[in-house]
Amino acid sequence: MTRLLGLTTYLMSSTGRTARAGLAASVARRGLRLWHVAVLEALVEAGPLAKGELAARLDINPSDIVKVVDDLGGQGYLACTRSARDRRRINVSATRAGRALLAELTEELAAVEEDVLAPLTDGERAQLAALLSRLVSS
Amino acid sequence: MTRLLGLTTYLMSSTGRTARAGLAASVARRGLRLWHVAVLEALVEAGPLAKGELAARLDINPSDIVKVVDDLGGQGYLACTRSARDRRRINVSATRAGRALLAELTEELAAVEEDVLAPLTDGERAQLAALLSRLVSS
DNA sequence: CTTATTTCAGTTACACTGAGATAT
DNA sequence: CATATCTCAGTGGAACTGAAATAA
Repeated sequence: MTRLLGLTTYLMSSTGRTARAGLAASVARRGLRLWHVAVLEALVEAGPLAKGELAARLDINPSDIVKVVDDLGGQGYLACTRSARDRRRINVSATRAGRALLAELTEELAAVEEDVLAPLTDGERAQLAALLSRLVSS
Repeated sequence: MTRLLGLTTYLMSSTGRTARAGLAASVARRGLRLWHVAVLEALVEAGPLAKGELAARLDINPSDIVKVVDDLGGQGYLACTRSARDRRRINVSATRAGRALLAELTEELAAVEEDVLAPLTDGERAQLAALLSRLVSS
């Protein structure tokens, strides 16, 4: 794997891409993509959210959230209801089946994480997570 | 930016994507993509290479190297010559203009790197690079 | 009338596949 | 003949754009 001028940013891009590929391959076995997992998690963690709120929170294009929610809703993993107070808004919430699915996905993705981070000790993994976190807040 | 189940791998993916977007936006101002930079650098560092060798070294699809080399060649940044010993092979080398372009790109991309890694001290940047490097060798 | 939310059709950039052309 | 290198057309998934429909 090339470093591109020795840039750490490029190294971040390469390793990030590899990591994402592993995560995506794992959920693809269930016919899902990472956005499905992100949506499920956001709903389980933050409670019911409108589609627009979901899009903003996940930094996904609002026009792309539609199909992700449709997919999960069609399989009974989440439920949609129009807001009574503002009928433009569609509140989305995870069902019991959705929470169960997320629990299974969590285990499977943790296995991928273990695989990708295998060369690092627990302390080093914590260091890495801490350093990368610092780059996000900006 | 969401963490997706607290996974460091997802954090790697997100920050890596942001970093790549910054680098790509920088070279896009010149009408280039990151592959153009990677090819230029590989040729300047490793001397003339056949297209197939370029593809293998950069881990890019052989069928995609064609346009990248065409683009740079058409602007005089590199030169192609058929190998005399094996006329299937096309040796590609950077021109003087190509080396000059790479020098300019290097400065511009270093500025992006500085921007992305701004929250970290020099020591922390070195730590980050070292940790990520450990994940590549596998 | 303007704005917000959701929805859909279309576009773009990107990586990959498969087949063909040329040479060994 | 089989194999290697390069080339090009086409495919598929992902992110974005723009405009319409509905509601405030």
